[in-house]
Amino acid sequence: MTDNLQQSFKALADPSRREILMHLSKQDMTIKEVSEHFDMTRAAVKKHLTILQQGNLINIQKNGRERINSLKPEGLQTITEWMDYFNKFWDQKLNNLQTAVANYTEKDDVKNK
Amino acid sequence: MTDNLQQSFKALADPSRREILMHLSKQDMTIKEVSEHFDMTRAAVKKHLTILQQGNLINIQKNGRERINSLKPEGLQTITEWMDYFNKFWDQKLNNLQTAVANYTEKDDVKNK
DNA sequence: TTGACAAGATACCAAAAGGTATCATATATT
DNA sequence: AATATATGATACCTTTTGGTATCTTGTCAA
Repeated sequence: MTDNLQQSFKALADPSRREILMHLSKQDMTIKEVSEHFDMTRAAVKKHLTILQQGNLINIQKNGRERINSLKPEGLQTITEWMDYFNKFWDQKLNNLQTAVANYTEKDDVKNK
Repeated sequence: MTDNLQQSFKALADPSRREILMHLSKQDMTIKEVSEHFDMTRAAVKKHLTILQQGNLINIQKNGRERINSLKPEGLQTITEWMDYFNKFWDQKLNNLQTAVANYTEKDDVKNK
């Protein structure tokens, strides 16, 4: 199977799935309840929920004949960590730019001396 | 056209594209140079680069007959902001948990009094 | 126990995605 | 000017994806 990072990114790549996460951030919901917010069949919603689960973004807990879907932080954490690499990169690039500007200013000062 | 957030998420959903970003984080590269790191045709790589560009994740700058591809922070920033919503949610949930634990401990203290 | 109701499981379909092959165009290089 | 190089643009193919329809299973309630 593909790795966790890939499954998490894949899960977030669909707008319906991100919308499901938004709903679940307000309250835990059964599959049926999630379905009522969408213009698609319960089967389709359930597929999305399964993909979100595989992406470690939600937890599906059995409760009688219902399945309670709730947000789960692991998947988002995985992605956050991946992005930290690039954020660090950009911070550095920004620092380099600031250094360059500072150097330019210094030269400018010398010129004007 | 679909919105920026969607294009950024879509762009990051493919492992080859994330790998391209990793390469570009080390140095800017032409399309040909990027292609040399992969076992696929230049045409396929170029398609990936176009999708990354649409996701606001890279910049493609013309230089003679070459195209210099470089990282661009906008797309990542868009995604980071989207995730902040959920991170905030999780922080709160964690706080609630900590509060619950604290309360439990207090009751426990009372019991033992 | 006998319907309702929530969910699981498949089979199937159209569209999108990832890839190749191929030809055209623009720019260097000699 | 002629050739080589870097890229653009398409047509085409296969697999994946998002969706429906349909049937089955598990559970609640009368």
